[in-house]
Amino acid sequence: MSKREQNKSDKRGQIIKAARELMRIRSSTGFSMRQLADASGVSLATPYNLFGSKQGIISAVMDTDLDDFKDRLLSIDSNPIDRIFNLVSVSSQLFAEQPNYYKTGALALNRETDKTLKSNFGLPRQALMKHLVQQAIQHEYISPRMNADSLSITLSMQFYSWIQLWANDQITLKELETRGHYTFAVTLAGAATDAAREALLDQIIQLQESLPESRGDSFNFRRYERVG
Amino acid sequence: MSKREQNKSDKRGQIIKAARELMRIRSSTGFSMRQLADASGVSLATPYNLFGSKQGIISAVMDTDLDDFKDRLLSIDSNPIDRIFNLVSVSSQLFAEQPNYYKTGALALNRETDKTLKSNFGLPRQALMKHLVQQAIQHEYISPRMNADSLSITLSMQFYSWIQLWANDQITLKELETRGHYTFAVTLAGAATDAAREALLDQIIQLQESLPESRGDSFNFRRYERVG
DNA sequence: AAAAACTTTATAACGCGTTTATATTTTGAT
DNA sequence: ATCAAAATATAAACGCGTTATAAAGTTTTT
Repeated sequence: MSKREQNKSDKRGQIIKAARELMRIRSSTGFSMRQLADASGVSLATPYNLFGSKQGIISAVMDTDLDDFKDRLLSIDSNPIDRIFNLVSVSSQLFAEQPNYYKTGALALNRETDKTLKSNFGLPRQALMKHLVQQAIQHEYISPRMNADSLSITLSMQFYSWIQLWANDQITLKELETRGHYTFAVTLAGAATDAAREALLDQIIQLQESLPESRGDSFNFRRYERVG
Repeated sequence: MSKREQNKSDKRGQIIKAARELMRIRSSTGFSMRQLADASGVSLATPYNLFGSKQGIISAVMDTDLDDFKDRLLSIDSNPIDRIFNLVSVSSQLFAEQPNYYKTGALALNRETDKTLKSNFGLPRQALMKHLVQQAIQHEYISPRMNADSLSITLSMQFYSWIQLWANDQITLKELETRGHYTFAVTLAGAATDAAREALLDQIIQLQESLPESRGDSFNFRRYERVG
């Protein structure tokens, strides 16, 4: 590694470290690029040279956590279906430990405008989900007629959307967990083999009891005033 | 209505009209508040007085479309399950007619920080979904053990997350439609009565064939370089 | 008609993410 | 060691949503 690359790599490390610290400490508003530049002892433009964008930095920070996540998830010895549910539980656990950190991360990724970045972040996670789904198919919890790819993408998106709501302070962490379990249970019940379906249906009934009723008015056909 | 309220209402109408026009015309980047102030012949501060924020304006614009949507959806005479699928089809149709308009709207709502605004936008739509689910339960397509509220919220969120992806140019409109149908089909198959489940499973098989395989590498346990 | 209450306007400013033009440092060849 | 070329860091600037301020305008009350 040339001296130039070495410096680059060092600086990248500095910035990631500072960014992680800021994400942990700062409130839900996150950190600004100027704060990050100060904290990592670098000029404002340097992070852009090294990561392209703020989202790039946050992606890089969160990528370093993926292994922790896998370790926690896969260390729990359980059947493939439970593992999928554990994906929700383990995430909630991590979110509880460092809420600001993950909220900042989730919000930044939500505003993702660069497609490649979003893919780089989402891809390994979705690959993990696909792996779990494939195992569930192999063990005959999920019908072999189901396409593992389509199903895992749908499951990932479902959980992701609840995470976004949590990061926006629209639901509590507890509700994130319940909604995540619920949406997985219904979807998996749709894809399940007849044998596995029964248990999932029971789980749905149980979960929906602990979910709050939405406060919205019931549907009506009242016409709204049209403007413009 | 007092003259003061009348003026206020008139001005609100001006701004909404101008905003709608800007959302239609402008590229995917949307419009700026300064452009809107110019286009509606009003100072920069006025929209903030009348709507509170840019998101408030966009919410107001899109609220005027809800009736159109309901009309289109409910004019199609079909069974409750098909109506839920039509919710996707009709939305796609509208999106195709005015893509920039809906992309701008979806992106703005995604960045929603004010909780009440998001609720005001999402609530009537979710109420519509709940209505459809209740009908499906009544007609014994969905199991009576299912809670209409929990199920409709999950369905709404699922579709919403695909819309976000489309608005971010990450999937095409065609893929939005297929993914929307697919995720609805799996979820409904999970909640369905035994009688209705068969047809939904067939539909899933059909849909997943027209979905592209994700380009991601398959899952592996390779450790990523840890930084910081 | 005068006074009070309220709105809109114009302008400037704030902090934000990001970009650009410029200065500085590092590199490899002489 | 020297020097041109390439890479990198820097300060200044851009446009954004939003807020503040004070003047001007309009509606309501007296």
